[in-house]
Amino acid sequence: AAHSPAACLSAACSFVTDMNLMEFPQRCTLEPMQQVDNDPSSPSDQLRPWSRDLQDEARTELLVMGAPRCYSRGAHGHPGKSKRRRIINVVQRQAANVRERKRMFSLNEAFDELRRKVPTFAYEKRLSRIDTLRLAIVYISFMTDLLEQNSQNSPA
DNA sequence: TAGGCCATCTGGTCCT
DNA sequence: AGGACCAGATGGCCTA
Repeated sequence: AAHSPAACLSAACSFVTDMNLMEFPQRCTLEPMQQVDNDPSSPSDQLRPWSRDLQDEARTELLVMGAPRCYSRGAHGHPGKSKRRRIINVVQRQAANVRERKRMFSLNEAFDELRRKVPTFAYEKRLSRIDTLRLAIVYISFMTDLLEQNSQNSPA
């Protein structure tokens, strides 16, 4: 009963209403940190000074896993497993960072595409990633139930 | 000012 | 060996 089309639509509407999306944030415009350039030769460091910080910090030494910048997961993240440290140099670390940025960029592109697919009111606020996922779940449930209802009502 | 959201860095793990 | 994926940590921005 909770998954009837009416219930789903009601849930979707209440969900959307609950999110209080009637205020328009400046986030709809591209923030500097979102202006990911696909051209690695562009002067992106001006937008991402932290990248330059990393370069300055790492310029003179090799980055070794387990070294000072190691965080919580390091040696005690997965107890019981003996692990060899994978030694990478600055160039490899920076290349990995670039790949990770591109990966996250493509992930966000997918989220943007999903945002365009789910129905929303004339929102002034962009859906967050978690809200996009939740709304998509509700929307898919609603459409599924609608299809089932139509197939039951259609003459055999 | 606290909390939510996000971008980024980072190191561990899996896979080719 | 190296790339992809993942998740923790961190810091910035924004809103209530």
